[in-house]
Amino acid sequence: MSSEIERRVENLLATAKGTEVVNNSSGPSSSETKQSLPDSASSKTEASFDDTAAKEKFSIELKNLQDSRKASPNAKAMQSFREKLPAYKVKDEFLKAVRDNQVLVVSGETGCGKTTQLPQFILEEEISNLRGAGCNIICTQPRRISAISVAARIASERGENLGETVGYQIRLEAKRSAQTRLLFCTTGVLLRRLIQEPDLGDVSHLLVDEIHERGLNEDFLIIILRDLLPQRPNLRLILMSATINADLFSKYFGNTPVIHIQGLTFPVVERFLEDILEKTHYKIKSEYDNMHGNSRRRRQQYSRTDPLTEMFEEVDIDSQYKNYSISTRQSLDAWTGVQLDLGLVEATIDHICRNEGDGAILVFLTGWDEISKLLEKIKANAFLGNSSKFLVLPLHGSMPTVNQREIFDRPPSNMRKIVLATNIAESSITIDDVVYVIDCGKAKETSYDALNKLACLLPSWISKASAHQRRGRAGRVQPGVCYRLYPKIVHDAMPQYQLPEILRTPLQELCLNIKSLQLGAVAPFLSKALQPPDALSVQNAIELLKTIGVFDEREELTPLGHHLCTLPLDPNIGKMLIMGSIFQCLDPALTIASALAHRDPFVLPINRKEEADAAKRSFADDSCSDHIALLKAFEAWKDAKRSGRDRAFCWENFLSPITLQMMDDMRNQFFDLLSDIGFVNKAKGIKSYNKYGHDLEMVCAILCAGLYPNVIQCKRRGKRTAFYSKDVGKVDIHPSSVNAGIHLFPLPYMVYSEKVKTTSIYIRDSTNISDYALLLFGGGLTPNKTTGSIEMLGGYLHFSASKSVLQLIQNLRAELDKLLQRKIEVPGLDIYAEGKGVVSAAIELLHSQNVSAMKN
DNA sequence: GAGCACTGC
Repeated sequence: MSSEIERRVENLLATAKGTEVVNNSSGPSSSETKQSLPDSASSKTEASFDDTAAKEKFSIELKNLQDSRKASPNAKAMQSFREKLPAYKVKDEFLKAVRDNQVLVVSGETGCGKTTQLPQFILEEEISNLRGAGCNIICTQPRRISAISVAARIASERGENLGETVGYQIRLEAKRSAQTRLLFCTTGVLLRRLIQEPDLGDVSHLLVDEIHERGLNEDFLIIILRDLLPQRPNLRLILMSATINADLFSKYFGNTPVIHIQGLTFPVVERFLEDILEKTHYKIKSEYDNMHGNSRRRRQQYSRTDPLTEMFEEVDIDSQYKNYSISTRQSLDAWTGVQLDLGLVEATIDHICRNEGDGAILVFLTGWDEISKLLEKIKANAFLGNSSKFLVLPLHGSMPTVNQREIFDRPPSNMRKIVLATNIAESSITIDDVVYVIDCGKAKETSYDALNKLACLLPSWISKASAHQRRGRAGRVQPGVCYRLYPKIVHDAMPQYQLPEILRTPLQELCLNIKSLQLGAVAPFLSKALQPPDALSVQNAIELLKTIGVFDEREELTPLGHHLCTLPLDPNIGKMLIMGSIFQCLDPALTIASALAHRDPFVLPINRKEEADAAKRSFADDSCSDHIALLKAFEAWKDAKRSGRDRAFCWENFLSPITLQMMDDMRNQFFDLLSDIGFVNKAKGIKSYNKYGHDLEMVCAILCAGLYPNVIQCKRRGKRTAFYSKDVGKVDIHPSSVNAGIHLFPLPYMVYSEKVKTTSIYIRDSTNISDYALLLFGGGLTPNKTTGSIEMLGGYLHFSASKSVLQLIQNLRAELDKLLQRKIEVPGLDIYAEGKGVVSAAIELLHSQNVSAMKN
């Protein structure tokens, strides 16, 4: 720090103390804090019927309406279609079970009609019995699209418009009315609703669909519901699952009855690797023949951790496969399961195209790289590369093609569609005309290493349940064939189910939600889960929440924690938003928070990835920040949108218009919520909280405030920079980051929002920040008496400077913290009026960052 | 020196 800046900061701080410290003693009491919190953000749309007569009248109206619609010719056709569904056969049994039991588990395979028919049976029954006005049926779905499409389907089966008696509600979008008696919503929406309405007092029937997927929200909801049922004897709960693990849920609810419904899909023949090798005569080469580079490293990595592959290594090929040809046995001997043999995939596609009937082929692969490489291989293939005969389409969540119609459309009659997809095609995207599925048997799967506090994303064998689901994708329109590129004995040894998400993911947001729903202490609550998470994972989450000031020492919510409960965000990102609103960087904070919370708007095109990289880098300019790149891209999109050329803009800059629009909507939602908790005044608009929105040093400081303790050190190693984190040591910048390939950085630290272990431990998105940003907006400062330096992050980071500078920084930080604490307790406080000197001093210091270049 | 499963408030 130059002495000039030191003097100016000191002066500013002195003026601040004059006004601030004196006022501080008259701060608000904690009871005032509570009052400033909002009690409700959501509107209540159901009509309430206090008047019994009005209620009866409405029930009669509903019945008359239902009866008259049933009489129409269109409805009769619908009815005969519905009667063909397997669910129809259990209608009476189901309705009786709903009457007689508070909880019921229904299992049914794809196509049995459970999702569309069961909620509808209840609705019809209630309306017919003149209980229409009093019933309020909710059916949760794990995904937004299914909530909308199922609601639309049922409305059309009932011959009414969507939003009348049947509606839906997903984040930022709803079609419902006072008349709505059956509402489809995402599980997340219901969990939010539970904050306002902990006993779901208005709900008569709750159906929770797709519970076999074992998503985090669904597992969480089920714990709450099991505790809630005794208090709500009139509430009926129906859990809907795919056949296989229904008993698990029945046991969880005290051996509640289970109803099974037959599936209704076409038969799908299964062929395993050994049969495929016999048919294609494809020869698998031993990995040792073509190993170079890091494939040996990969092989070692996998074979040590993968029991399935190891199991197959032990198999005596000649006796196990004695009826197969020598060529097949040699291939099976060479096969390891460590890495997918793309030549084998190609040979299988080739075989189908030459020998099998019409129909689309769906290939399940693990990721971008495999899709891209296979696409190239097919293009180069003399037979399959004929683009007038074969329409080959990549399908990956981050590819710009993900929403293109040609994936769903039937190709011209002389063409065969071949879709190369990830797991996205397993449940999120359904391609109806698929007749052939090729299953590589693996998927990238997140796991959480609690010891190293590390999220991992590694390819692993799928479960039998998943394999079954993939196979089912081939039988939607006619009988199909599923080609499994692994031996049958590997399939038989696959785990029955995937680990539930609650065991595979960091838990901080869940822990915050537990407190916000007032469900008691975190660890005892989570121990009631169907499969409780590891104690260390819970401990890590609680410690993080303490570090960022959301939980106090007793694991209760701090005032900041209370505010964060109203924001549907990961606690770190929520904190960033609040800090952005406090420090007049609201616009960038809203944009960055919405991108981090939702998804990256940058798409990864298959052919033009260098151009895509360059586009992202140009948005980042020289900021050394992926977050700034996001921000600039969003702002440029808004400009393009104003001049009506947003479509071209997205295409030219490799951005997803759908993601950007969602971000824009989320920004508005966050702004409204910040207004509800008093940090901003909605009427004044975002721009009135954006004085420093274009000050990139301030924006980076806000990022630091939100993302801490996600900090890494940049250490100069000769002509390059190496990066170190507290928990796992050396890490790498992800190659997709704008900071990848930069050798030297102007500032000594990076903050990041995601650290994931894939082929290495990668920091996916990063922003280069100064030591001042960390000192003022990072974690608590601890002076080290022996070295005379200041420490942070449990002594991992230390800062040294002259005694007077360190003292000055500590004083400034102490004042800043006091001011912030008051602001968080009284969100309406004008910190620029009350703490002018402190804030100005902090800004001054942040702007002096270029004085201290990287010194490590 | 070389990579990016998928949902959701």
